[in-house]
Amino acid sequence: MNAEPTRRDATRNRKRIVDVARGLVDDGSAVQLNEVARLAGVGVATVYRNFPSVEALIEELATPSLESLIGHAKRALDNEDPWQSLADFLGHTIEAQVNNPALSTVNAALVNVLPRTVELKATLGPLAGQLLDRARRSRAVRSDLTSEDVIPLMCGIAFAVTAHDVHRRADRDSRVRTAHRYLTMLLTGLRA
Amino acid sequence: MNAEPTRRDATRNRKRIVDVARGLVDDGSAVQLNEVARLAGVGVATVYRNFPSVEALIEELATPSLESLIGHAKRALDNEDPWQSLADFLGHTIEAQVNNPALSTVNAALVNVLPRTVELKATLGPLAGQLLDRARRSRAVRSDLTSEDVIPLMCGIAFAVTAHDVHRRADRDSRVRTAHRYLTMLLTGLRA
Amino acid sequence: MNAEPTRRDATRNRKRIVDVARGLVDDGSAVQLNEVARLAGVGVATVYRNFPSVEALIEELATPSLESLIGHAKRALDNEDPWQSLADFLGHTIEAQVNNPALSTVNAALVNVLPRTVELKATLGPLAGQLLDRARRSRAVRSDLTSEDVIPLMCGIAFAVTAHDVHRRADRDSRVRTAHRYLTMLLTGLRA
Amino acid sequence: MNAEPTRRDATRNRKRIVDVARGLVDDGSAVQLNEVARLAGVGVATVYRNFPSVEALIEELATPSLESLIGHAKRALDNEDPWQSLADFLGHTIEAQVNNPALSTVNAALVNVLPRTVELKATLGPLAGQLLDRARRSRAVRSDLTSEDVIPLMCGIAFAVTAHDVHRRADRDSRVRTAHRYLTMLLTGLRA
DNA sequence: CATGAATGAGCCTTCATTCAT
DNA sequence: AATGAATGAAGGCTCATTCAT
Repeated sequence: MNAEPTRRDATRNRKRIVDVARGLVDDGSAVQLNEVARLAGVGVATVYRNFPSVEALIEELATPSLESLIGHAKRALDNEDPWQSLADFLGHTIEAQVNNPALSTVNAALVNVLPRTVELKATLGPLAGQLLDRARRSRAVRSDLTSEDVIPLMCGIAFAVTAHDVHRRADRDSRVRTAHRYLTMLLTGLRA
Repeated sequence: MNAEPTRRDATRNRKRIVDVARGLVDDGSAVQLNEVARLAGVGVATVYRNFPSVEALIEELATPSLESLIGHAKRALDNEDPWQSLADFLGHTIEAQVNNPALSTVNAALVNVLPRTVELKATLGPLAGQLLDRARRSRAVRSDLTSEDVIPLMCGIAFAVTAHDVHRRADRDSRVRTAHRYLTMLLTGLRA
Repeated sequence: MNAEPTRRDATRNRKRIVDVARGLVDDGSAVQLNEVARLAGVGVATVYRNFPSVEALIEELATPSLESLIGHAKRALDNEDPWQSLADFLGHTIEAQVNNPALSTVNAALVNVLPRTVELKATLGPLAGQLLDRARRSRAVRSDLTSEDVIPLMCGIAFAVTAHDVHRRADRDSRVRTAHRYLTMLLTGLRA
Repeated sequence: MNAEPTRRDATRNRKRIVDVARGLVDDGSAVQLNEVARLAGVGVATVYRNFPSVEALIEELATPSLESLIGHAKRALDNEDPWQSLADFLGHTIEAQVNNPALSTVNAALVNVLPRTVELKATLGPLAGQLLDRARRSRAVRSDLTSEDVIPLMCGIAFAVTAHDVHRRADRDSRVRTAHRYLTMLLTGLRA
């Protein structure tokens, strides 16, 4: 009658694995499945059963951020101001990347291994496209900005804040502030 | 007893090594010193004598770009228009990165192994700082842009153009064009 | 309180496991207990409870063939023609091996793990010996053929038909025909 | 001027590797490249550079036997007696397999990884075919024996002598004698 | 200065078997 | 009796770097 018998251990192990992996990603360390297993206090095979590859694990880490961004995009579309809604969404976009390096990795990846990731990216892209189209139709943004530019540009800002010496020394909050500052500059330039 | 018996060969070998490495970096392939040696038709130890590590070789590849950028910065300082000279220099900056992926790597590296690289970066930074200061003093750029932001932002644009699927499909010329387009957007935002 | 609550399920599970294993052996695939469990739709532990090791499962697959061969041997001893009865039995012997690869494996194994297998092999060997002895006493076969040669020779023929490229391309029926052809050749040589 | 500078160590290492592997194959042990390296007292990578895979190493072990068999086949074709020359060659064939288990492995393999092995097998097959054809044309052997049967049959005899308990207990010389006895029986049956 | 063989740490992955529920 | 998650030993392979000639 019990739908999930032993699942308690399993769930806890999976969570531990994900937590350990997140810690490594946040520190900028390499994610090695053997090492993850060791730090999580589980056997290697347990990691492998849950995540058949490093990529799968990274995508798992990115999933909540992608889901959250989709939520933001939908809410942004409810906002009637074409410019402000786009700007807000882009703000969430870079913030998510700075807070979760796995998201940047997944964004830049040519292929994704989890169906869930593919699905989420396939959902988010068009939503971002709609936000941009609406802004462009209302002549709020420059006309030479296409929907293919949005994600790369946001990743570029995240990269500027994440990958450079000057900023790596800073704490996360300060990086988020820098990211918003950079975004503000870019947004000024993006206005029509 | 001859102090330099085959200096000519040595020079040619070094050149071959660098050329092979550049080819690999341009293709986005990993630079492995054994592989470089094989492709260059020299022994591994020859590679190691010239470049004690992969990083050293990458820095060697970046050197001409850094030198060239320093030249551009100096000439820009000769130009009396504070805004235009800055814009020109930044244009060269991203163009150099798109044309030479090794430059992006070296820019993002926390430490550099070749004294020459350290020296070049230590020269270029202040020059860029001077260009920015001059523009700021003349109120041509927004006041919240600091000299520490310039390099990261340029790297961010290069990253947007380099690391994303959409653009990876494109050829180099088209990537350079995209980079200039992105830079134009950002520059508009950077103006006071 | 019920001594055998779901004996029916247990029997069905065991059968499924054996069927799946036979399928794998027939295809020349490796028999891995985890994989067997998955394909059979049961848990690994269920497989392990029924068959403590891969070898035990393989021997289980061979059991019907061994039993059948014992039946053939006994019937052959009822046949009064010493030569024909031997020839018939050997025909069944190779046919069984070609039809059931597990039998070859068990034949070649140095040790057997199931008591049943040990018992069956201990029964079959002497029966084959009796058939040979009778033929030898009647001078139907050459005198330098001993009872220790019979099983290996049959396995050799099965191997020739089973393990070689040329024949692996063929279907099972055609392999059986080849096996009989090879046996005929050997039998001709075995005649006194 | 020196064509092979350090080659002495290299040659010795390669020989050690091959010797160790032969020992393992002769004992019926698995050939694992790590283990081979350990036993040979060399680094793993040295084994891998010489032999990219276990199969390559096994084929190397089989090479001398294949070369020797080709020599025997050619000499057999010089012998004018169609039957005796065939019988002699087949004798060498099973002797080679009993003395060198790697040969059996290579014979049974569907694909070969060393070009040399492919070449040798492609040479030996037709030579054996010629010997058989000549014997068949002179009506020395039964007409239903085709050239595709010869190699499998010899492998079958080798298998009978090699893979069975009874014979595994015996020393090599005694196994060779058994193999010749089995071959004699089969040859009697193969005569027209 | 040049060669390329040698090294071995270290990561990746599988699979037979055990164990908690 | 059944399930399937967990384990970890073990083997496969790569690659940065050193060393003998």
